[in-house]
Amino acid sequence: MPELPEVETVKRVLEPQLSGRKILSAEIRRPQIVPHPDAASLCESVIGHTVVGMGRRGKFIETIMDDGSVMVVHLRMTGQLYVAPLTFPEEKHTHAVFRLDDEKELRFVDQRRFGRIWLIAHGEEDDFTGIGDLGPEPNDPAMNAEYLKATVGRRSTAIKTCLLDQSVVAGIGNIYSDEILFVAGISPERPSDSLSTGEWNRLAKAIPERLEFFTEKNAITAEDYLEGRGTDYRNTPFLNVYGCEGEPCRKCGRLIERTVINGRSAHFCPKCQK
DNA sequence: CTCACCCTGTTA
DNA sequence: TAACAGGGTGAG
Repeated sequence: MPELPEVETVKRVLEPQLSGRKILSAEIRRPQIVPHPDAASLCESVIGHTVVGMGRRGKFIETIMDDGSVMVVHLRMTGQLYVAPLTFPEEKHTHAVFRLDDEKELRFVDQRRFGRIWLIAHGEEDDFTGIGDLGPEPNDPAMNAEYLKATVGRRSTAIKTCLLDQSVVAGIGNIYSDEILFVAGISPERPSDSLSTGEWNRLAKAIPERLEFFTEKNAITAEDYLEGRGTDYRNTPFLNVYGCEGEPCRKCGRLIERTVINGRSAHFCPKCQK
């Protein structure tokens, strides 16, 4: 479910709630969600330690501990991560619980069990999470038209598929790839080696612009976040094409179409996007 | 590169 | 009952 704007929102909500909190106990109920080191070792490592801050890289959420270790969470499709009072009703599919020193706990819930949690020890090389294979962040000045053209400009793959490749740009998912291409006026099916200089420029501009726009739209209070169990991202009223099949384009009125590209749904305006 | 697969739940 | 879901991977 969550893409960069949602993951950033989760991180912004959690950071003030977790920073300075000591982990009193930890429980992983589905060991397979911890690929490294293993569930028992992760719990043992974090218990008694204090959270000093949080970070985000692409769609990965990082919780930095006082011993220099980093707990990394990827929500994949249906993961939820939120801080709740001990008395807050526990949801089905709660796979990990970290008890904090303020009568609250950090809970990881994931209906489809695709989400993962890793712990990278201080000084340990991270060959596990995939963070090392990520491309630049969308707002990195290095993520520009020249970079995009040099990286995917010779691929015959659909440009939408290139945008979904996390090693090209980190954090773009299926919704925002469609939204980015709409604003850039480029059809999602276009082979990336067919883009003009002007199109690379529009794409490079649309990527950070759209992601920052939706990150701001997602802003939410901790109370509302908990109410929605970390799933209420509030982006849908602002989507121009994703999930809008059959509706008139907000720019030109032509009906939005849907197709499938590389197994993923793609939404676009046939008139505004060439 | 493309596809099946990892899972559960919702919708057509 | 089948298709689909905002993600990523490993196998071919």
